Amino acid sequence: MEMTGTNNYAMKSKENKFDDIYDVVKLIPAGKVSSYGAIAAYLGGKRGARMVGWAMNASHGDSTIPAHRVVNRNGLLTGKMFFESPDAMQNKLESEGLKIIKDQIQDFQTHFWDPSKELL
DNA sequence: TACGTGACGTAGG
DNA sequence: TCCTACGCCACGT
Repeated sequence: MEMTGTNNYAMKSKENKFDDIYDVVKLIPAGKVSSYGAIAAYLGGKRGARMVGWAMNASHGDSTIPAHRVVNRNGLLTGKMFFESPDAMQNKLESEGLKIIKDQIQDFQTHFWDPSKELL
């Protein structure tokens, strides 16, 4: 393995970026859900909501990251199709006490977890 | 190296 | 009040 070296630097920088998002997602307690925008806003960029989605996509395979607790602003399970099964996301949320109807979380505001307030 | 795409959100019409 | 268009950053091709 010819470790060129420079490549390692690029990878590490990338992981640090995602690790920041992962850290917030991991802090989401069971039975609670957060939104891409809330996490992005906590990190300092409201416009970075899409980046949070990318981070979730890259988090596949890491069971320590509850990506199923991250939904869009409307409480809609927009990313369920990216899970092993379309029902996997809903199933996990229901196991945590949440109720989902038509891919939408019921009482979303009640179960909403805002990192900007919880983590302060 | 450059272009296109993407699990969103906000603003304007 | 609802729909459409634009912006942001990172990754893949």
